[in-house]
Amino acid sequence: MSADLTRNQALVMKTLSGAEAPLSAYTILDRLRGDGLRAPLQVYRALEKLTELGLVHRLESLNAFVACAHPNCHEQELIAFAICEDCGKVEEFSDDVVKDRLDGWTRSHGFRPAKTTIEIRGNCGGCAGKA
Amino acid sequence: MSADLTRNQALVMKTLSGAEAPLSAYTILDRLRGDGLRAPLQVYRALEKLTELGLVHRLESLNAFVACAHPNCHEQELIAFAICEDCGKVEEFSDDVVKDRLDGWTRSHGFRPAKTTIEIRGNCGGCAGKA
DNA sequence: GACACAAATGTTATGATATTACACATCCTT
DNA sequence: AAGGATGTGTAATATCATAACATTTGTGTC
Ligand SMILES: [Zn+2]
Ligand SMILES: [Zn+2]
Ligand SMILES: [Zn+2]
Ligand SMILES: [Zn+2]
Repeated sequence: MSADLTRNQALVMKTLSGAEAPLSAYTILDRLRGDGLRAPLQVYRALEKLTELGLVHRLESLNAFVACAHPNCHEQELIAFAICEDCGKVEEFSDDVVKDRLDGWTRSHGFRPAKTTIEIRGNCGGCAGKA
Repeated sequence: MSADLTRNQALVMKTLSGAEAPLSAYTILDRLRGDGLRAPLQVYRALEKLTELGLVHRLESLNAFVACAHPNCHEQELIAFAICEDCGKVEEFSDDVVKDRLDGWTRSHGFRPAKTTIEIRGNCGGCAGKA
């Protein structure tokens, strides 16, 4: 189960869970120096494992990481992210129609998909109003 | 028009157009040292302009750049990329249904989208067969 | 417990990607 | 010619990520 994380994994997970916005690996490292972490690799290794477990997602367009918003987000399904460039808030959603359309394209083109990234950058409702 | 590129912009554009796979900014720089380019910024500035013009796309999941496959790819439309992790080939396509679904989500959530990234990593038909 | 194996850790160094700051040149409009 | 917008050259620095190696910890088997 996801309960038996190692010390470093748990530290990184706690940091991401408590964050209001995506964090870079180095930001995580800085927040964990007080807990004894010293090298980027300690964070990257934990992130790799947490991502495998589906507890953390990497945002490619940000080079940053975010805790999964769902209780048990299965890796299988296609996840889309809406990322606010002002406040950093990330919303995570999935859409079967989008998944079907992309699956249709890959199937008809003989493309074998491994991982799909959908990231919408912009402004969330709160921040768009303020503009 | 797109014809009056500056020297550096034209050099970068030519390099990307002739490439078989996406190139990183530093790879472009290395290929253009013979033409007098010396600093990363010369490449990044050209890439920024070319991206604005819609002649080049940035692949977020690769931190790399690719020449637009379409004659006149308007920035407006939503573009998806299928990227082969073996041979590097990139196919560019768009899908109105996907666009509508994502637009629907953002509209209903008050999210104002600025830029959307869709990247499918995997293996192209040619490479998937060889596996 | 002793052993063997897999997984995780600690540490140093290095590689790869991207931007800031500043001085100068070029082009275009008035 | 003056002014502004855009592009250029250069050095320095910031940010993101991995390689290599030695060591430790957890886990299952005997
Ligand atoms: Zn999730
Ligand atoms: Zn916001
Ligand atoms: Zn295009
Ligand atoms: Zn291929």
